[in-house]
Amino acid sequence: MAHPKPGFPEPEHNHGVCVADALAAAAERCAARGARLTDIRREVLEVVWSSHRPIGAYDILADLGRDGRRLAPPTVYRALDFLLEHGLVHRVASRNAFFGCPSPGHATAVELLICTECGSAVEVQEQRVSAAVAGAATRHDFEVLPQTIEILGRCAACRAAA
Amino acid sequence: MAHPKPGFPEPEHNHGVCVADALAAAAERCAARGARLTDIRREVLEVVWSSHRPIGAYDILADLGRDGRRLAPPTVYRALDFLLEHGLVHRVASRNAFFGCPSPGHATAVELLICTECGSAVEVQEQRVSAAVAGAATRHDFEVLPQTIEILGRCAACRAAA
DNA sequence: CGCTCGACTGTTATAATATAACATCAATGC
DNA sequence: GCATTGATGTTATATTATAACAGTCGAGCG
Repeated sequence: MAHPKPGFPEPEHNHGVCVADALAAAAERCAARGARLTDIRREVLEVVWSSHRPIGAYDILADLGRDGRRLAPPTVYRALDFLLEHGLVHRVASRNAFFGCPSPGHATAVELLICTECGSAVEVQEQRVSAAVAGAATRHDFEVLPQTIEILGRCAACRAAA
Repeated sequence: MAHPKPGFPEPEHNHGVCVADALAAAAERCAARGARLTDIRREVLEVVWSSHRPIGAYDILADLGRDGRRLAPPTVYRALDFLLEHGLVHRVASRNAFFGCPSPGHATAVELLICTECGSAVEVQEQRVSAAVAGAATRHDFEVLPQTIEILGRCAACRAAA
């Protein structure tokens, strides 16, 4: 099941569905690729999906340690490396953070709209952006790689609040 | 001033001209805005322009310290903050680095094509990319801010070498 | 069964990037 | 002179990320 609506999630949406969908899609994708979605990896993915905002590795670490466990940074970074490798999360360079990918398995680039005020983000796939980027690249003899293109701005809610 | 690997935009070019142009444009822009392009700020900008590759703050620091001076990180970061504020350099989040802006004063977003193999970059301004991004933003009720959009790929030289 | 092999995780230490906080200095205007 | 302001110096530390090696655990195999 995909997200009910495109765009920024409604404040009152049933977020449990988002998490459940993401975990199910991850399990399916790992099974298909012969990759092991271990406990830690699934837990990290779940924390990444605990909101619609990119989350830092050390915040993930803190969240996982709330039950008294003492995990070390490499544990989280290794899980994140795995999730990145299998397209289950995006690295958000502009924020040194990580964001759950709602539709793993892109062949091409995807765009991430990131609100600089509230920090929430949404993944979009815009044909025209990809096409324009590809065109620009061609003109400069440049080969574009699949990637996450980060676009910063203000979401509707933050604009309304201002 | 020779850079180890020539950038993909201009394999062999008179790089002194790039630096001189950049410094002249910076001086002009600072004068117009009543901002002080001090010695350190100019030196940092010069180091940023020493190649066509984004350079890290600590590499700038090392470069400035080659004559025996012992500068501290805040000195470089403050100069970079100034240069960012006045649009003279771009922050390249995907590489934790900084890149000289050849045409300060953009009203809109610019794109940076960054080669993941040799690290070279080139700034481009593609109307169709901006338009497509603006369209995508509108569809998601999102207000795009002026920014540097980073696009990763492989330059022609690196493709040829492979 | 006992073994080895490889993938995963634990642990310690440290690298790399960035900023906070406060001291000093220099130019300007009064 | 002297206060104000902006720039830089200095020290310490925060934040993000990785290196290196040890231990664990299960699958496959003799």
